[in-house]
Amino acid sequence: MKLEEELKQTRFKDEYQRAMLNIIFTGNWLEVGASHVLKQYDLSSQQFNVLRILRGSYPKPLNLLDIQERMMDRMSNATRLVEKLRQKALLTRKQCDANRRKVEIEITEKGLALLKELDPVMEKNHRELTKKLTKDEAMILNELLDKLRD
Amino acid sequence: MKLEEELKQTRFKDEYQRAMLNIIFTGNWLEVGASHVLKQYDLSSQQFNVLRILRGSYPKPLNLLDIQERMMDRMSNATRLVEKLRQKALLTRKQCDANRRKVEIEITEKGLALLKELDPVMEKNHRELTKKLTKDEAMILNELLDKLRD
DNA sequence: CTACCTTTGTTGTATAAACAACAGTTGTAG
DNA sequence: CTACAACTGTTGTTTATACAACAAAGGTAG
Repeated sequence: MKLEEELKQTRFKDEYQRAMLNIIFTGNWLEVGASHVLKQYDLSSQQFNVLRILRGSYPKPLNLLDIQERMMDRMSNATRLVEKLRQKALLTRKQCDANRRKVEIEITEKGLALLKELDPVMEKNHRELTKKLTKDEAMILNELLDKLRD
Repeated sequence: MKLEEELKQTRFKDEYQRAMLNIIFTGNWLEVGASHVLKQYDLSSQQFNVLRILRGSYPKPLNLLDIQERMMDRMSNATRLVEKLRQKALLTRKQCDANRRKVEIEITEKGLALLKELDPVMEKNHRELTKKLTKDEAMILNELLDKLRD
């Protein structure tokens, strides 16, 4: 749907302003959609993000700074986010022997199982996107976004 | 900068997953940038958004539902957002005579002046974007995003 | 007129984000 | 060895978000 209809707005200043708003709006739109699904599994999208990051490095544990660097959102508080997941037994933390400032954070079997359960659900979202854009279009979109952040 | 570098990640599943994350990430990136500027004027990006919406309809007042419909973020709470702005005298609210359930919300001179002060600041952001993308590229980006949300 | 449904906003509450101050650990220069 | 700076995480506080329950006004059918 055109951005003008979504925001009930008639015009934008130019293509650049429209693009800025369009990216932010579409980003929110995607996140709201994902959050809605994740909520049924009692996960926030940030928590899901952290779990995926840990799966990505599994079986190598990460410390908090590693996680922060890889997160989509600027870090509000990795400590508390990880603590939430630990309470659900989706990850473990232990103090690092070599450097006692660090903590080694590792996804558990339960965490991996949860992600495995979520994969097909997320995959469905993904396939819908496939219907909207061709692979080439997705590639162009990626190039333009990367270029914009240069 | 490539998304892989931003997220210190080596690979994504495919162009579609990369695009989803890229849009969300870039949207956050843009918003963080804008928020940083707005903070110096004691405005959150949501508050700024509401003010711009009101300027857009000025001098016609809007009620809360009108504002909600036009907001970028799904409504957390228009009532409280508007109340914050009212406390700063950037808008006025008055009960509608014809339908006493409704409130008429209108931007004040002070609100308009603040936006006017912000325009050139935001314009600077805008010009940086102009350097990164051509007008045609911005247009293609807009088309792809609109298509994705269909 | 009365009962009931819809529209429009408000308020309460639990959770998360933003930001800054703090604390313990490590490395290093003298 | 000591002092100091940098690194890595934690905690406190304020503000915003999400969501649901509630309330008041208006519209409508009998």
